[in-house]
Amino acid sequence: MRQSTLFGRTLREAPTDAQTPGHRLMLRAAIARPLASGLYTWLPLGFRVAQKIEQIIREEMDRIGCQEMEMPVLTPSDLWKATGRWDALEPITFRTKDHNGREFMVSYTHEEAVHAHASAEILSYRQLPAMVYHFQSKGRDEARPRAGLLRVREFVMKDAYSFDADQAGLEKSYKAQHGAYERIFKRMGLDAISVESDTGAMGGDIAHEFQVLTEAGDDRIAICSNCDYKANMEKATRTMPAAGRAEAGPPAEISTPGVTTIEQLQERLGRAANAFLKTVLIKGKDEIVAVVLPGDRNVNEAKLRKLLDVPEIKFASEADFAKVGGVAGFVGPVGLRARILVDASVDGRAYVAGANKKDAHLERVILGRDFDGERVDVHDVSEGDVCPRCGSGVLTIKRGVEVGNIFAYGTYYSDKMNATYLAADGTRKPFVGGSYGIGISRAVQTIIETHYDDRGIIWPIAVAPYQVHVIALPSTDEAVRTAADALVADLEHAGVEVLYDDREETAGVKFADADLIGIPFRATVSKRTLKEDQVELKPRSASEAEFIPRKTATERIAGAVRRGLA
RNA sequence: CGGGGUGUAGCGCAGCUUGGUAGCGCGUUUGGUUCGGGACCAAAAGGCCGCCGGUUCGAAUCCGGCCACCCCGACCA
Repeated sequence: MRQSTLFGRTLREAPTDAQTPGHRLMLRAAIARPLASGLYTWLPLGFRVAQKIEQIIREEMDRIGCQEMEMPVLTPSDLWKATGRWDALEPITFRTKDHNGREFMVSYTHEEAVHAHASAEILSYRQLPAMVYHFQSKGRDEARPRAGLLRVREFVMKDAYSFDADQAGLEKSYKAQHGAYERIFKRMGLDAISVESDTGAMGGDIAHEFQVLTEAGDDRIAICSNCDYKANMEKATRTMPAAGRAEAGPPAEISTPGVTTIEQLQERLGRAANAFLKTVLIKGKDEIVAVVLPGDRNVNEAKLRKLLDVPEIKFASEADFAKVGGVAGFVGPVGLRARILVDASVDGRAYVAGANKKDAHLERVILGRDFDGERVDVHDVSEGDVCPRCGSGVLTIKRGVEVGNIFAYGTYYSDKMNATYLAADGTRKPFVGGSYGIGISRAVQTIIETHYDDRGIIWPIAVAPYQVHVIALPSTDEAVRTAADALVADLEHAGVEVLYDDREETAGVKFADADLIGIPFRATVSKRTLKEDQVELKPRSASEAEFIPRKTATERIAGAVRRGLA
């Protein structure tokens, strides 16, 4: 490819609204361009990267017997109505109607469609297990697209679906996908860790996310310093410290005029945050729920949402406060007329809690004696908490990008859609399923977020837009041009992918662009190297170049590329 | 959807407080000199100052409304 004809130019400066390193480099190196908020166009360089990533995924899916197919972007509303997701997904999906008024969704995902196909194609247990996948655009009307390609509103996902006869079969398929994912991310140069995750809107029981740790990510991952425990904050738990029982007199009211926050209480009473109880009033399904937790802990909304089975956490209103006998700023669990959830972090000590009375708190409030409730785990873990698995390591919390996730949802969809097969015993049974997704554009930018230096991108060779960047210096020199043209032709003949900088630019501009675009090998042909009958070869990741004889240059470079890919 | 911010030439920005008819750097075009780390000289093109309305003799600037984009929060690949 001649760079003089390449569609898409590099940018010397990135727009200021590009915040993360990967977002800035993605724009500067002409990988993709925004068309509207959360909608991006691949430029030729980026499109090549995306295609290489797809090919890696394709090979690994095929390897585990997953078959490629393709379902449409637009899917009819009745499929979604069968599972209840037509309404559930309303706020975050794009919809349209045809000329007859029939409704369609720009698919958010394809569980419904693939189950419809499975029940039509798979009649007998003899046809199970089955796994299929496709690369298809997804539409998600995210409230907040973010950081370039990391969170967009339309993107191509590889989504795979497994169908098994029973739970044991599902576990086998799930394991095969998990293994494929490990190989896929490794091959594209991503150090992705598998973490336990919440099952969220997809339903089901077992789920893993593949997370790449980087500051650009917006997920938070708790990681044990000792064992292999890794979990999304939405799900992470901890080992509670041993709790002593408090021996104390009955609760006593203390006057705390205008003191409504934990910080103010700490200041006023000179005690640590965990000496207080925080009571948060939440709107449940048909009730008011009080969540009680120590002053130093925050409510984990994902855990609470799941527990209450509500789509979002809404705080109680003034009227709700009155109904349960709470006073804003002075709410406490003692005497409250609400469903009370006591977080596992609350132990047997004597706490200071709100008195449900203006300007007053209660001292010496003890769980089990003065109040009680359902014991639940709805708090965020913190740095330094003890690992729930090994009980000895401590948790650290890191930011991550979710590049893939896998769900074993079982019969969640097949039950609702009546998607069944005929079992060996002659009865109809629902498919036991799982789904497995990877976002292509997010993977591209995550690779950039984790492979760059102060000059630009450093592509892993397996996903690089081209393998070798040939630079002619200057390209106006007849001899240089002839030699560079010949090198490019030879390399391409040897199967090497070459970007050829034949532009009439200065050396500085060409080298700066080469570093920015980040192709793994740079081969320079110049008047100077020609004088010695050499070619300069420099890996993008190296600081020093080497000079190789022109005669063997093609062989040497092609060899280096092959070794890099191996 | 809540909070914050920004819209001026292709990109990055100044001008706005205190109204007087738009400027800088980079890029682009032409000619010339250069040619191994974002060259130099000269000339030139390029703007509905986000949109609509108001105030005013006069609005990029003041006022109102709308739109777009970005950041933080809640959700996902």
